[in-house]
Amino acid sequence: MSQTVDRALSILPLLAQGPADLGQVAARLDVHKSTALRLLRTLHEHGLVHRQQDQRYRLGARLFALAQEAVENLDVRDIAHPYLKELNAECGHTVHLAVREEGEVLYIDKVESRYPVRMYSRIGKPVAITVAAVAKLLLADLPEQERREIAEQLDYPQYTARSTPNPAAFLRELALVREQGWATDLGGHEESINCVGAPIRGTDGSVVAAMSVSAPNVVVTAEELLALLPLVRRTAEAISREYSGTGEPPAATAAP
Amino acid sequence: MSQTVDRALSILPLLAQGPADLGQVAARLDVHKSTALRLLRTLHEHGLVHRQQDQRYRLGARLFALAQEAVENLDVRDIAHPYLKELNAECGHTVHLAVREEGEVLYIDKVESRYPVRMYSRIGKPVAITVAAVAKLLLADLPEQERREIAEQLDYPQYTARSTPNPAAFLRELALVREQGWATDLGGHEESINCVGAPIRGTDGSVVAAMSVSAPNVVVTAEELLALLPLVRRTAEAISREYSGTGEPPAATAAP
DNA sequence: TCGAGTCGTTGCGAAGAGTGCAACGACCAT
DNA sequence: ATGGTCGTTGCACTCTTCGCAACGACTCGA
Repeated sequence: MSQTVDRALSILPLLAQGPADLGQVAARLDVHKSTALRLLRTLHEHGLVHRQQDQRYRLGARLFALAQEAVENLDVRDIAHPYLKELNAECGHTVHLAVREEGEVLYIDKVESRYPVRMYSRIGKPVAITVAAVAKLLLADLPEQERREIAEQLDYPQYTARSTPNPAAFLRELALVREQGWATDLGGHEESINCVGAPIRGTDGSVVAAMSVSAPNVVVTAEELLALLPLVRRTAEAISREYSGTGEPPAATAAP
Repeated sequence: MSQTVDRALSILPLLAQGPADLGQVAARLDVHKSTALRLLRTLHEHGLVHRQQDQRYRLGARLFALAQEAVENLDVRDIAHPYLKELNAECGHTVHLAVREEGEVLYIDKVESRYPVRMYSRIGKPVAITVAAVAKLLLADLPEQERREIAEQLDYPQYTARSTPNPAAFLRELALVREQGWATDLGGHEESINCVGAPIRGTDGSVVAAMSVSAPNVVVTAEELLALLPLVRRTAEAISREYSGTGEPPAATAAP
């Protein structure tokens, strides 16, 4: 849309491949050397481009600083919330969002069920880490060694007969979750409550958060809840795309 | 130097702080909304800016991809070489550059001594990992646990009476090197040869390479070699700045 | 030592690109 | 309905950017 800016930005991917001198940049852009020089100067002033002592240009440190600052200021909760609301509107059940923090798993957002019978939980509260679907999703992404260490150190309270009984069972469950890309909690925390969850991933593919849909037996059976799995996964993937800044503008206003 | 590009690039640090809508961007740039819109569009087309579903703008994934691609294509050797040559010109001794790779430490560049008596080494050859200054520097930067594991698994050949004898001594040496920010090898590999070395660090402060100056006793004493330490450290820091894309253009042509 | 070649840099006039304006449509809340 | 906000578009004006040609610094080889 803007020619000058367009040209300037085209320099960046070019330099990402390695250092280049003025002539090379001008040639690749198909512009006069003087034009390329002015563009490179501007990029340089903003620190996006660095000039090494052999006079060639490279991408500069500011680029890394910007990328880093951006991820630090990214808030999963902000981004996920509208999706969680939408999911709740579609299925009616309670929707949770959780992250891992210092060895715990915490709920950081929640959209309440439309049904009168609700599950108990509170934003900011640690999750039942050995049984909750979101906890399994978040821990399943850790490297194997770390998973083992954590599994050993945890307590395994027997909330119900279906609660995860011991480290070995937990590790087996995590391996399964890791492989299939989704998780469940079928009456492991409270006898009558089931959950299905899916992971939210960042740019590098690592799991940054997890979401789940929970509903009591009296409202829907475990089978009916599991039928929601594709919807839950699609939602999680949409949030992942949005969070990592990948993918298209969600809904473009079409047609002239 | 280029107004349009200048404005466009000013948007990036602004968005790094968090999402912003069109009005906010226009206000911060002190331009008309329509102008801001066109700039944002161009940035968007290049993937540097992402539009979330609430219409606000954020930094996009392409920025991270660029930063990543740039570091992958960075070659320490290319960047360091002129500095190594300069250092050699100043002190006359052999200068080495080394990196860590798959549990080994390898020489990747070398500038030969001007003196007839030279130290034996070869580019691409693994260094004596338990005694060499560059090896200590590279290993000292690892997390403590990893250092311990490596120290346990190594052999400790007694090249000389001053060679590092065992894991405990090696770990103590690494801790010292880590703290003081430089390393020596005083006759630990060959009785008559001494080295002083300093680390080269990347943007994030981690050690990406190490350099050292080596000279035999017959040319300079250990004390005389140690007197070069400030010079070696300054050189390593200059390379670090250049490598991480920080700092000013090394030597600007001044004065009108 | 000189001259041919390369590379980065600068001043200038032409023209093309970017700018601000005003108005429109969509959306939201009162 | 209605007033407000926000993103978007077409247009005319003008400021910015472009390519050119020429300069200076530097390297290489004769």
